[in-house]
Amino acid sequence: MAETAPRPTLEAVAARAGVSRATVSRVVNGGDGVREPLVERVRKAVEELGYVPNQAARSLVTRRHDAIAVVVAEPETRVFADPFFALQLRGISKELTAHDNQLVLLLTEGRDDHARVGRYLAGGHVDGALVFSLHLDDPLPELIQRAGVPTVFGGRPGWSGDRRGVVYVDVDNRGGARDAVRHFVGLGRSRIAHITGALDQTSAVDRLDGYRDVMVDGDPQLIVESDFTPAGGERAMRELLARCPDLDAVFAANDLTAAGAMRVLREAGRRVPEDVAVVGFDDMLPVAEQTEPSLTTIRQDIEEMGRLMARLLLRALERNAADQGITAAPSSVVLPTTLVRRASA
Amino acid sequence: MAETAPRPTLEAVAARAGVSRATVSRVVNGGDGVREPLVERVRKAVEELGYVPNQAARSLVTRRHDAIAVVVAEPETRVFADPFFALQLRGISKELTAHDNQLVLLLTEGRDDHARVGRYLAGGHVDGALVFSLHLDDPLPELIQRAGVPTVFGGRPGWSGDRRGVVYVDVDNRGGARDAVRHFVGLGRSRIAHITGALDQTSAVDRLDGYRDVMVDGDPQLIVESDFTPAGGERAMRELLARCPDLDAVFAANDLTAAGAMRVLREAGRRVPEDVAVVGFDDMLPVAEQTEPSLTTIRQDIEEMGRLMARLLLRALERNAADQGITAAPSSVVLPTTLVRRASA
DNA sequence: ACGGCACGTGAGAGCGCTCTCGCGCAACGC
DNA sequence: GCGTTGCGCGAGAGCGCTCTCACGTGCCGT
Repeated sequence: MAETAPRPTLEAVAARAGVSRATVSRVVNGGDGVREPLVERVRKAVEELGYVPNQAARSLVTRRHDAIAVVVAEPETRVFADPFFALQLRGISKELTAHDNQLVLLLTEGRDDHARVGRYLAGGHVDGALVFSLHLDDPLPELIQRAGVPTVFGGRPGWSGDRRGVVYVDVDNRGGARDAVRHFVGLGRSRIAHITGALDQTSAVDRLDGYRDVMVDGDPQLIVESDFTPAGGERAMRELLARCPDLDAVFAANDLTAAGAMRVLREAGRRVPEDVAVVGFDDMLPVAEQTEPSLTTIRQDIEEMGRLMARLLLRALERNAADQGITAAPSSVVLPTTLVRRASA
Repeated sequence: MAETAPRPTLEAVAARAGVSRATVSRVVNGGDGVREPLVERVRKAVEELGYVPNQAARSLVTRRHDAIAVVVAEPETRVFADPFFALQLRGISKELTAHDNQLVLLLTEGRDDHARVGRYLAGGHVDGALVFSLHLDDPLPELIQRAGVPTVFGGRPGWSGDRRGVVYVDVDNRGGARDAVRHFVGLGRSRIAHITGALDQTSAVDRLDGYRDVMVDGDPQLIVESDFTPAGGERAMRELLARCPDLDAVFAANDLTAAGAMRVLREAGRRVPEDVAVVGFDDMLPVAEQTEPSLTTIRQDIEEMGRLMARLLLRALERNAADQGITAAPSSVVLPTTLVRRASA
């Protein structure tokens, strides 16, 4: 914890290299328009003094921070329980790092935190924001829109407000769900049940919609609402077995739910996949590979989602910088899913 | 993405309130030494203009950033696969937020990233760092020490360098391991095996040491090296069964490994816990509660660990600010573990 | 050979804030 | 009553950087 090593300034480097501050600045920022011998001298001086630019001073004049905020709503327990969160962050981090941007992490819990985040973003500490806010009633998107900070959302925001200029990255929940159900159909199953996720999240709604796309005129008894948790999956499965003992397939809204459901099926003496086939969603490895039998599921590339979010945001920022440029404003992206076939269906 | 809302400056607020910049600054920073009516007037002006201080300008003069870096080494797959990571971040975030500090997340992978992180920290962008670096050969701690940034480590750094002033927060891996093994002894087991974690991490080494503390003069055949993964657990368990078919208990270095081991035990026709008792480590809920039977394990309070790290760091920073103050330098903390009894032992 | 042009470099202003300093005023002691 | 303290406030410097602008040099055209 050695303190007070007085960091060298531009001035110091300039003196040592025998040039002006301006020239050092030019070299440090790419060296365009400075002749080679000078560049060399300045580089040497920078090296010798161990000069590192003072970011605060630079930001003060450029009004850029090379930092973006990642906002994660804590009630988003799903995000927290899963490796999701880590993977998305990893994708984001990689992309940001590649463009010399810093990642400022903002975790929220509760309403007052929303205000805090709003203030922070409005405070112009960061150049943009990546926001995970999958709840239908979340006030965050609106707060952020008001803050006027370029933003990309993770997951389609279920949000009734002004949609213009809202950019998000999502996975094809609906298409993935259709694939799952069609897979059952291909296996010759007909009494296909669905255990939904928490329906205040767009992902759960979309997956349900996908299920319905295939099961047109399906038996509504085959749909049970749940909450993305294993315990919820157990409860839902019990109810399903009571309501529709003849079911022969279950599409669970995520892998955790599927794991819970499979446990109940086993207890009830139903064999998986012989009696009842099961498909999950997410391909959350520690879960999907550990279940007995291993879980057939819909994979989404979480890390890529993070990376893409970052990329879109950075592009938007560039565009802003380039004076409302010629480039098109980035628009939302929906990533594809793939069915990963294992033992459960 | 409305841009160019010209943010009001201190000057503007001062003008509106009819006072000097200095006074506004005082009010904004706590209002000490300013008389009530003026405070009121300034507050009102701030409110009306929606003034938010420019952090860059402030940092430029105060040399503080109210930001701390959290450095997570990516090879730390363990950290990434687990909910660990999220929980620790949550604890850190809570504590930092409570003290108006920002969290800058730095994820690394590979050597060049180390250099990048070193540069970033040395660049004085943040006031301090929280570093997760559990590998024995990790160059990061030394880099950081050189950067002269106040740092608290997560997990005892296995590091051969200068130990002075190194502060870390760890859980009592050794004590927890002892508890696990003693629990077996209490159950009347005597052929107690241990599947280690990746022994390049101090946590794995400590857990092994704890096991040995109780199994003095134990059969070395009962110890198999592994790597914290489920697959590794399976492999290790198979080897153990081959080497010591008479074993009656297994202490696995973490829950994932335990889950893998239990699967192999089941395949081998050994009943858990009747024939072989199993204890894990971590109490990673999604795993420990999902195994069949549910897993007895050693719980550590991960979130608290994060919170504590942040608290220690903030205290160190305060101390620094208070001119090498009277307060004692914070020292490392080792958090206790508790045995959570479920069905597997 | 001289004017013009472009390019490389330096001088200097200023980003928005904090903080020291000094001034003025009220309250105190003698 | 005057000198003295102390507190509240304003003036102004300066944090380290970028960026505009003006200047000097070398090179071209004619």
